[in-house]
Parts: sequence; C-alpha cells; structure tokens
Amino acid sequence: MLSIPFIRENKSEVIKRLAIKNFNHTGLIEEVLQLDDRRRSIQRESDETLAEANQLAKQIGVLYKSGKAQEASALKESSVALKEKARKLNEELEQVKNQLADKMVEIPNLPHSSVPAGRTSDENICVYEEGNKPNLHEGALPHWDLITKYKLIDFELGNKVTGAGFPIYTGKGARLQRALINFFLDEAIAAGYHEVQPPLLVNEASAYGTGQLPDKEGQMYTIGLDNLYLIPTAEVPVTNIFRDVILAESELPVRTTAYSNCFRREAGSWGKHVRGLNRLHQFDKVEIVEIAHPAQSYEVLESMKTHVMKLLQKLKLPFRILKLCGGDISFTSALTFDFEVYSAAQQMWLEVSSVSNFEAYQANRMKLRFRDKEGNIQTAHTLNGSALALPRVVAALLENNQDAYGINLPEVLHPYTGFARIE
RNA sequence: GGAGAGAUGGCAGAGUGGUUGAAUGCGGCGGUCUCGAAAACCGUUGUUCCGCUAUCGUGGAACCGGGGGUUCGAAUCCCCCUCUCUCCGCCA
Repeated sequence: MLSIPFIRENKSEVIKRLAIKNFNHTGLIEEVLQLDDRRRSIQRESDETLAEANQLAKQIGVLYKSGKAQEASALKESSVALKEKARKLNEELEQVKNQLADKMVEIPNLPHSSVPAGRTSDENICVYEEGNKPNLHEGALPHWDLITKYKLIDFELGNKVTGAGFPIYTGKGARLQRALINFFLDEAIAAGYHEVQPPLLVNEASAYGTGQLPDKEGQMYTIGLDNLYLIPTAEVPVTNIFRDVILAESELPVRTTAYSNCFRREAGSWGKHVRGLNRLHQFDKVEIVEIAHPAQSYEVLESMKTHVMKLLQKLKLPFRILKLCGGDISFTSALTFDFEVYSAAQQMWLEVSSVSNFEAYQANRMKLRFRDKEGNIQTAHTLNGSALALPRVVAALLENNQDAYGINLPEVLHPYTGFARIE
C-alpha cells in the first residue's frame, strides 16, 4: 500500500498519477486522510489518558509502601475512571484503524511516470523486438497438435485425474519440462541469484503481503480446512521471506530465484487463446525476486529485463517487450514490462514473462525495510519477474522449431534434455 | 494423533505483581591504545505510534509468541489460541 504521509504530502500528484491507472476515486483519498486525522487525535487523547493513569498507579504504589493505604484507595477511584476512558478510546481507535486499513488496500500503487495512459492491452507500447519469425513448412501444426503427434503431453489424462488445465507431461515432454526448469535455474544462479525452494502453500498473512488478498482471493486455490492458499507464483512465498524484516543497506539488493509450480483458478475465455498450453491451472515457473534500495530499483528492473532477454536469446525465440499501459498494469505494480514470444503456428504473441517494480507498495504492506548508512529505517523496494514461465515457452519452442518430421530443440537445452530432436 | 516442557531484545540467557524496555554475556557500532590489526579497556546499542523541534534531539503511549481477563499497577497471576522442542504413534 501507499504510505499515508506520502499521500498527505503529495495529494494532487497522487490523484493525477492514479488517473493513469484509470483510478478516479478521489473521494477515497479524502476519506483516508480524514480517517487518519481522526486516528491521530484519538491516539493523542488515549496516550494522555494512559499517561495520567500510569502516574496515578505509581503514586498509589508509593503510598502503599509508606503505609498510607487510605490515601491510596482514594486515588484508586479516579484510576478506575481513567482506565474506563482509555478502554473506550482504544475501542474507537481500533475501529478507525480497521476502517483506514480497509480503505488503504483499495488504493492501487502509483504508476511510474513513464507508464503510458490506456485502457486495455491494445494500448501497451512495444519497446523492443528481436528475432525473426520463422517460416514454417506447409502443414505446420499448432503446439496442441504437435503435443499429440509426438506424445509429449496428455491433456485427456490430466482431465481424468484432476480436471481441465492440469496436463500430464509424458516421456520427452516431461523431460523437456525438467530440462527447462534446470536451464532457467542454472542461468539465474549464474546471474547471481540465490536459489530457494519455497512451500507451495502459504498462509493468509503472506497472501496479503504480496497483494493477492484481500481482493484477488478468487484467483487462488484455497485449502479451507487449514486456511492456506496454493501459490499463484513463487513471488508470494519468496517475497514474504522478507516480511517484517529490517535488512542492512549493505545486503541490498537481495537477489533470489525459485522454481515452483504455480496454481491459478482464473477461468479464462474460450477458444484459441486458452487452447493447449496457452492457459493452465497448474504450470511451472522459475521466478526471480529482488529487494532493492529505492534509489536503485529501476536499475535493478533493467538488469532483470536483461536477464530475461538473455534467456530468450539463448532459446532462439523471437520476442518483444511491452511496456504496460495504465489500464493493463497490475494493481500493485509501478512499472511492468511483459515479454512475449512469437508462436509461429498460432501466429500469436504469447506472454512468457512479466517483470515489475512494485516500489514500496508491497514492502509497506509487509513491513520490509532496511537500515540505511545513517541508521535510519527506510522501506525497501520489491521487484519480481518470471524467468521464465514454462508452458508458453514450450508452445513456442515446439511450433517454431518444427519440420515435417520432428522438432529441433535449441542447443542450450541439449545437455539438459539428453536429446536434440523430438520425433 | 497421545504425553510432557517451553516461547523474553540480533543471538544466548536472567527476571514470578510496583520507577523493568527489561540484569548479564556474545555480537554490532563509536572511541582509547597501535604504523595497522588483534587483544584489552571505555562508551553505545530494539520496534511502532502520537506530540514538540529547521536539525542533533526531546516528551508521551504501546510492545517480553498472539488474543482476552484479574489488579490502582502484569514479562511476572488466570483463561483461550498458535508455534517450538522432547518422548511415543504413524509415515515419504
């Protein structure tokens, strides 16, 4: 969330910037500031009352010790009254705090000044494009047909065992998954990221910390009995490692990578866009997460982009980078770049990575801070990106590298797969 | 799942109703000494909120796993919850 002092000091700027995200609920900003005023005045009154009560308690203690029980009991009465007053104030304070918290989570992160206005993904701006779209042979197949032809993934079987969107990878298909995961992890480690293997289930506090809760609950699978959530991305457990942590400035940036399964309930649209590997309920992804100094977070964002670019270059996939417009950027993000690979048989761009700077938005929520050289505590910035999500990479690899008799895999993967070609 | 023990500051570990935000040790930071370092010695060392202050600061409130209760007063007593450890059971 945003910080209230920041909103107070930059109100018109906040309103202006939020408009880029098509957020025009100016009333909410006012409400927040008013609630905060109330919070502060109640806080003050409560503190004063308690201070008085503490004074009395000390006096009573002294009186008892010196044997003046009578005087002490006289003071007790006013002490009881003060306590009652403090209790009421505290109740009120809690109420106001809760209201304030509820309002605060409704305010999205401010977009970075470079974020273009826009409503839909059509208004995203392509900032970079690389690689040639391959010329496929006559009769080239979309990946879902290739998958069947070469027995790489069994959607029907996954359907039987679990349901739609939970494919079963088989044979070379399974091996390719494992190869990509290892390749991505090795590349991340080589780039200086520290590998962790997080839990696939998180508690409520973690889901809240990264912003999945309170309003995106429907996108996650929940374990009601134990009040846990299946992670939609490793971003959630990995970023939450740093919840309620005060880092030393010298530790920044903290660079972490993790492979995980990802679970998403999101029921998509129909047709081509969700066919085959285009959209799944369970998929694999290697994620990179960084905790950065506020002054450096945009350099870090660039380095994350570079890392993702290198992966796609090594896989020899044509790709482009989009800067998301205000309407397409997520609630919590300040600046997001999407990476899309060209899937030649579908003749479609597929999103394989999303790299974002959340600035202090997540960090404020989860109290992720660092102590600067002067000893002051500051909120850190958080960033993350996919490096990469597997299914659509697989789709593009299969489609783009097919010939009439099989599929050639990019060289970098050969040591991982143990085979160069699928036939 | 059953039985028992426990949860205190960055860590270890005292503290069982009254100036205790909390002894002591370690670590961290600053200094003395040194060409420099180590050792030794001295000093310092938590977080959040509210106020005052241009700044260094400073006054107040809260926090000893979480929530509630008793009391004029709770780290300390009572209740509930969570978690950890040990033993048993089960088990990849």
